[in-house]
Amino acid sequence: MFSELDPLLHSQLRLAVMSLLISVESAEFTFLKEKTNATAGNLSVQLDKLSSAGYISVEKSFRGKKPLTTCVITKKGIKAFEEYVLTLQEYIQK
Amino acid sequence: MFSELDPLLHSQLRLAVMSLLISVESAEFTFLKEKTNATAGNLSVQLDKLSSAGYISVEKSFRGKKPLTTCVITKKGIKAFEEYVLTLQEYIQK
DNA sequence: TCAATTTGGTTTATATTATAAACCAGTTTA
DNA sequence: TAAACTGGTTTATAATATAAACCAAATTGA
Repeated sequence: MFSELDPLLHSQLRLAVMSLLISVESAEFTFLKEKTNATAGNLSVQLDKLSSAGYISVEKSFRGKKPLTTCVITKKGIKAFEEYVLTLQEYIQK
Repeated sequence: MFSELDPLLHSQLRLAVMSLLISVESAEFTFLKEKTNATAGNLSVQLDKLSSAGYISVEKSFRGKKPLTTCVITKKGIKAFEEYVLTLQEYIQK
């Protein structure tokens, strides 16, 4: 009846991040922070989790002299997101 | 951009319970337990939370000699569920 | 008949998760 | 050259979910 909702995605901030990443080619830490209204610390932790799961890839470089963190959703991440959405239908459609 | 997802509903078990309750007149504890595959303890706790929030009403009686817990979704609960679903759209629609 | 099991739960302890606060290195600005 | 800002990370704490332990009453079965 009710399938498991991927706990990695069933989190407001991580879901918002994935939602953003799925519609762009890549996104910077500061962009994600602004769009989600998350604190930097929280965002940092959640990006790590998504990254560890293989749902996103995170690249650290520099823009000029400042650190730059860039995130990209992976194929696995896209698939997980799509499955999450499907599963959710079991719960929310009347 | 991303509105807050009602934390009371953004929980797999509570959401499943609400999903069940929204389509029936009332439901017994054992019915909810079976449909959600939850443990009795977990279900008991989550029903308390939904009840404290005013999202459901819980009535305890007896059927014959056995305790009987019956749950009904409230107007407030229906509204909250509907709002939750709407908010979710912000996150999951591409 | 009385011990074991089942029913229908609740309470409580623990593991997991989310979040904010504190921190850090480097940079810019006054 | 000290203060404040940028772009983060680490860590401590609060909140949450969950399972395990428990309970009272009823039923079953030897």
